[in-house]
Amino acid sequence: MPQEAVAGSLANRVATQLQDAIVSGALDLGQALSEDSIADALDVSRTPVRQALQLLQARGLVQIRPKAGTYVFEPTVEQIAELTEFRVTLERQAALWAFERSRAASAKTLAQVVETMEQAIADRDMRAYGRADTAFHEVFFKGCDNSYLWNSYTFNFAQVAALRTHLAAYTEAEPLRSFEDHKAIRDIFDSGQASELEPILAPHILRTRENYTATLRQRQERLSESRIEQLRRALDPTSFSPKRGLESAPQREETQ
Amino acid sequence: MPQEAVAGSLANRVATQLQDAIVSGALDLGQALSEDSIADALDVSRTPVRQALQLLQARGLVQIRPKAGTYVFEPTVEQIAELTEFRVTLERQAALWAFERSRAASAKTLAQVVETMEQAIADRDMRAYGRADTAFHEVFFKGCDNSYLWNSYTFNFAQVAALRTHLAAYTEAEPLRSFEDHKAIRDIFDSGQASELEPILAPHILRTRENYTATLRQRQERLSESRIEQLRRALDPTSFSPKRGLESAPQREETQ
DNA sequence: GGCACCCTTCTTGTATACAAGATTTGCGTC
DNA sequence: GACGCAAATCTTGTATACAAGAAGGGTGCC
Repeated sequence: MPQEAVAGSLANRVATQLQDAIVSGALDLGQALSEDSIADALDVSRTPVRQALQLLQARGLVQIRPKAGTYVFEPTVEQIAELTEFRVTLERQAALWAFERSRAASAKTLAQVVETMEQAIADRDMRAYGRADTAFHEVFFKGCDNSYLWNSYTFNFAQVAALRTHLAAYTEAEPLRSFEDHKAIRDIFDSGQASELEPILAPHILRTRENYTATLRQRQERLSESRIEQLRRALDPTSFSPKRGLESAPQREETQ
Repeated sequence: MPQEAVAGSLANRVATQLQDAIVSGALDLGQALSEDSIADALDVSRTPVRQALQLLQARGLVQIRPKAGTYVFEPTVEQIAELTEFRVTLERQAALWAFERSRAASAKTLAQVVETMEQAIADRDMRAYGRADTAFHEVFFKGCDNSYLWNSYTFNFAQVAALRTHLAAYTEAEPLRSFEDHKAIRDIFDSGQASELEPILAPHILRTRENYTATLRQRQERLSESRIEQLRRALDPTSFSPKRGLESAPQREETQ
């Protein structure tokens, strides 16, 4: 993995490490983070940790409750819907501008990324496909030549990346469907018209919403069931039955 | 002005005060800010000041140069162009959603704001008109029912508000032209169609860009001229003539 | 047994002291 | 007089100590 040379101040390094941990899934959604523990774990003082956490709060990755605690963000179904909607707005515009302003360069990069995806699918390496997916959509924001749009992207879409890791439950068919979209977009950049972008891009993004929402619902059910189980066990140990409601539920071991 | 009760932590209060000072024009664009001076002036320690400055940096209102200093932002012509472009993208979407989702409430508020504007014009109170202008555009973001769009608005448009104060040079005709747009938009919300919004809103916003850019260019000329004057005075005192090139040029005294 | 209250503990908020880098100013030299 | 170098000063970066509020657990009362 990257972890490359790490840039600048301690605070930035801490922020990067924390963001990586959240995006990669090493830290669970909703998990409590204490400034002290992080400072100890990373062998720095609380000052840069606080700075980092404030930055991550601005990016929507953590929530700071004054005097109470700091927690990894935990999206609701509504938030996911709003984020996706917002993403469509920004990305549609970015793609359009990239098409108008950096078409040749963007087309070239998109083609390369699509090849990477092809390889990832052949290898059945879903992690590599996810990385390529991120790279694909980044092309628009890099090529659109508007720093505010780019900032908005990096700011809000750390959440998107985290959701992908935590909530993406690719079905067998899903990556192929998504891959078709990617190829279509590549072709439009190669030899199509700008007006063809929207009818592909918008549904492409909105489809991820269903995916995340479904997973989140499952996750919430699982959590509440597990809470019920715990309660039952605690309150009425004699009648406790070991039968589990969800057999296929991946057993999430406690975060490392 | 507000200054109302001020919320929460010292850091937030400091951030609010600083943002107000920048937006209102009390602090000049590009002016140097030292954490120490601010802390002394506001009678707090450097810690909350640092926090506040970092927040303001995220909002694009100040620029922190590591170990060197912190400065009020100073936009370039390109930045203004990008910001305006970005604003069109966001505001067009916000207006559309507000129209679809909160049409009645939005229409009512817009009508009220337009009345306020009418009064402001009658009173020739440009400051009141500016406030109403801000309120007018806020209606879209409040009514669009998407918290990410709203966040993006509050985050990026502190700059817009600051630009309005520092760079808006309303000509005689400009506010009337702008007012016509506002009335037209009000009417569309009252009894029009969504598709009519864009042809009015986009040019309406883009027009501000020309205004700001022109003022900025003048300002830059003025500054560089004044620098030349200063140099001339310093380097060649014998031939220095007290005649000033620009009589109304604000003499930049050193930071408070 | 259930409930309210208090106290303990843990969390973040703020102040201060020190460290390290960037900038500027002044001096010395050419 | 102009240029280069070095020291002094000013800036932010980091560490630590203390304060204040929130949350949870335990105890006493009803």
